[in-house]
Amino acid sequence: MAARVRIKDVAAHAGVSPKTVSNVLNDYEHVAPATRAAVRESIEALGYRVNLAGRQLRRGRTGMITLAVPELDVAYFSELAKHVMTAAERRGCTVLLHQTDGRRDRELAALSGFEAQITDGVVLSALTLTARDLAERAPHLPVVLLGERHGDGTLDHVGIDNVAAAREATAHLLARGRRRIAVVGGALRGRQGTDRLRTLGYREALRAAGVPFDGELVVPVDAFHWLDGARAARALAERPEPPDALLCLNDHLALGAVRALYEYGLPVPGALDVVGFDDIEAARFTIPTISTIAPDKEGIARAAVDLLLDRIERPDRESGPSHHVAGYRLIVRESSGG
Amino acid sequence: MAARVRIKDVAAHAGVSPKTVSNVLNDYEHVAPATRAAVRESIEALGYRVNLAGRQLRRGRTGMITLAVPELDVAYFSELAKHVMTAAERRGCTVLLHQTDGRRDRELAALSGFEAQITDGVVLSALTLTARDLAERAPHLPVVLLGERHGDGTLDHVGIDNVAAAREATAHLLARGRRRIAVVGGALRGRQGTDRLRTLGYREALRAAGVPFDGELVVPVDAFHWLDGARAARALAERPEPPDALLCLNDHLALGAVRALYEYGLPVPGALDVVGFDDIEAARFTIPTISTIAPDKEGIARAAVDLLLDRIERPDRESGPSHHVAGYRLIVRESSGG
DNA sequence: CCACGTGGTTACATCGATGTAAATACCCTG
DNA sequence: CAGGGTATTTACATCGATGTAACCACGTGG
Repeated sequence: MAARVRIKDVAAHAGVSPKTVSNVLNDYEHVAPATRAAVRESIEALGYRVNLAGRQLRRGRTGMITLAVPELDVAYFSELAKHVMTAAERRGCTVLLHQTDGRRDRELAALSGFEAQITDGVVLSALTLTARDLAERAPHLPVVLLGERHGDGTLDHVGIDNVAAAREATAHLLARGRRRIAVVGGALRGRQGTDRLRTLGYREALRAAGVPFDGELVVPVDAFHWLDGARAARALAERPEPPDALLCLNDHLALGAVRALYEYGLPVPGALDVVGFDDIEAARFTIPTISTIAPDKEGIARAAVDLLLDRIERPDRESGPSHHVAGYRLIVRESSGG
Repeated sequence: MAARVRIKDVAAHAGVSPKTVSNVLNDYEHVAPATRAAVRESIEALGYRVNLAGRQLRRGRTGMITLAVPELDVAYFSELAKHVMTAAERRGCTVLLHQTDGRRDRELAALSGFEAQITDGVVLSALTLTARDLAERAPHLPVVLLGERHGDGTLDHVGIDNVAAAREATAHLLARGRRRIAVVGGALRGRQGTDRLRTLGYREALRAAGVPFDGELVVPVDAFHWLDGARAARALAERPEPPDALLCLNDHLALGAVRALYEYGLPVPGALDVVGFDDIEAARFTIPTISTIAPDKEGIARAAVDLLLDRIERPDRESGPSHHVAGYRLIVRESSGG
């Protein structure tokens, strides 16, 4: 703060005009080598650093993008954030992280609030927003959706094939002879989210195997943390007719469930099999290790950043929205006999 | 982008001067109620949003602070980040998250790079920087250090009493009759970090109990992830004279170690006791649950934000640096007989 | 020897919001 | 109703960097 050096100070020190300093800063080609050197020297001598507010004001770009996720302490999102930051850095921009807590107002804030203001675009992992919200709130803001395409799919979007992934995970459990498979975190209706699609895949797998669907086995949760998985598993364990396997819609739920079952004397994979989603680091090191659907997080991050930067660079481009489908693998570990 | 609304558009629409609109925006008191209402209406009608670049340029403040941590996918940091964001929001500012990967260049970047530029101050959890780096690189930048006070302690700092915490954890293991306690992630010399201090506390506890110190039991690690804990535990398990307890300098290490020991047929807490640090959510739900030192993360976050904002608001205040010592508790869980 | 082109440099306006200070409108007191 | 405030509004300059366009000094081709 104290005595900040401005471009004009550098200009004075080097005996040139401010604009010439600017030209040097921006690698404008027609600057005499001697001048360039002198300016560089003055910059060094005075410890000059560009003021980004000034630059942004003039240029209209910040070089920052927002990544808005529900919760950073859900490992999937912090791991994903890491990849997004890496991808962004490679493309020369910086990531501003915004946490929505899955709340509608905070998701809207990601689109029109502070972050959106100082940012050139948003990668949004939305839980509550509808297509209409998105269209209304930020008609001109470049946005890429993560997870699920919302509504009419008019926005760019990156995700895995959740239906297929859930189908595959369920088929795996069925192949192991499980018949009463609960879906922890599942949803039959309501928000148009990933949970709905995964539940759909689950039902498809049941149908394909000729196993009747039991709505009682779709267990909603408040959040996707260890605690919620433990709660859900407890409730299931106390039923007169407990399930023989759990399809948990993320690994935290799976891990919490495994612990709760353990407390009920129901070992995994002995008494029940458990499969999760996300392949967070924990899943590889717990007792037991957790079978899971492993999405290609790096691919997702890279695709999201690329798509967003494309939109930012060519906002006029009226080409329709892109939908990038990233890969995933089912990894069978101890929790389902691996 | 397309046809952005500026303050002067609102002014024209409302039939007042731009400055009056500005006054309404900033809740200047001497604005006639009718005028205020009219301006508000125009703002609404046109969908106006302030341009932060312009505002910042004029005001010299951004209302953003940087939080720089080594890794977001270390749960302690993502949980802490969550609290910092909450604390910052309560004080009306926004957090820009910067990941250093524990690399020196990226820690320096947090002080003088892009983020520091557009940010009013930095909360830094540094691994490699020295006091000199900090003084040289950012003499005028408000900074609060997390974790360990570096060097001469000339900067504001927030942390727990790591020596006491490690002493207490070690004493707990000793009280359970353990005598060969390894320190996973420990360090005898080198970086002036938290690891050094915790190792120091460990030694103090040994000395107090009259147990001889064995340098072989201080096991450094590459990083503080599950994988590194597992590796370290494996190496220890294969020694001719394995330890009978592990003091792991974070919970990830503890969890990874527990898993590796399990694979060696060394159950925790049967064969060895294990204690970690940080009390991440996982520690409460794994099998076994993990004893740990639980720092008051919320208190740390709040103190850091408060201290930083104080510095930002009163940069002239030449009062010496503040050192806030946050609380912690030893939570005994299954991994050490709880 | 002139017109013209090109490299190098600069004056000026501008991005959008706001602090300063001055202008205008309004109200009360005596 | 004049004088002296107070409330409200506004003109203008400014924050720092950069796009535009003009300028100067050469050198070259004709």
